[in-house]
Amino acid sequence: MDINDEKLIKLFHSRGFKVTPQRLGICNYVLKSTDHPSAEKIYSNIKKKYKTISRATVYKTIALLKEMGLISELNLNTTPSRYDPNQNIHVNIICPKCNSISDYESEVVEEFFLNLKSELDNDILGQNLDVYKICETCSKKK
Amino acid sequence: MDINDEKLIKLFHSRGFKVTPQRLGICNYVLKSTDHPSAEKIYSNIKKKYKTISRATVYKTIALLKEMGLISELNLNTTPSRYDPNQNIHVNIICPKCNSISDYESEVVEEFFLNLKSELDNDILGQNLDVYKICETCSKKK
DNA sequence: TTATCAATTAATAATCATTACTCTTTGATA
DNA sequence: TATCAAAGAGTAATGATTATTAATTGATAA
Repeated sequence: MDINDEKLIKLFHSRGFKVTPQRLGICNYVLKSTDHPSAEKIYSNIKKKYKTISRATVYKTIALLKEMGLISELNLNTTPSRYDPNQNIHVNIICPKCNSISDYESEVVEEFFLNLKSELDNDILGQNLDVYKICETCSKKK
Repeated sequence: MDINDEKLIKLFHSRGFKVTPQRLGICNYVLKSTDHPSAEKIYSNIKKKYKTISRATVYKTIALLKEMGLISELNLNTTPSRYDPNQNIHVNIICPKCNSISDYESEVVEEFFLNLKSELDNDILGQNLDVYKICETCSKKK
């Protein structure tokens, strides 16, 4: 999602949420991320700018972003949770060695979802598609 | 998976694992389950037969079953974890209201996986496909 | 511009699934 | 039947997340 402060402020106001510097900082960071960060990653990053920020604030802002439909919490059975601002239909390719995650979009994925959706009476509320595969970096390492 | 004590005993022996009544009990229960039980569900069930069984034993046996490739831990961001003995390619249809899970297999799912696999150089190590949809029971309740 | 007040933050405690640990028991082998 | 590593029971520890509480701060309206 292409995002900036102005858009975020409008979104918050339209939902009746207050605009705070911490929120803007966390949201900007998460929405621009491509590495599927954990709460801890988000926390340690935002801490650079807001020295006294608390983990609770990070978790609450994550919940806010989920509620607004701007990010998804990935369905991994690993802890901690990881978050993704990509709301297109895609497959998460997860490397079991280094836990890196990359999004994969293709015709095949798109079509599958449409076909499945029609098989399931078109009332799917959400989806999560994961595939495990050693990433390039790890397969080179050997 | 069609399972019985005889098969399980062979499996354990072939892997060098000891055969214990607790193990047989837990494995039988999980492998025959269709409701994607949690560790706690497994524990409370097996407790009926083995009064002094410990959760640690349940968790260790679950790990054993995963290691043997007989069950999968579902990728849900909800806690506790849920387990599935169905090792066919399938979609987990999850009801966000009651957290029930049902397996869905079809041509569409099968073909998608084969196509995706070939797109990803055929070296997929595992997969997890989830879809959220209100179950029949919950949609009736209203 | 300032007063008001509910929403938000920071800090900390609590929760709870899971894992680690320790000691006791037991299955498998010779 | 003795031996011993593996497994079990019980309990403590871990760690991510959530709840709580008191202080702070946006947003609104006088």
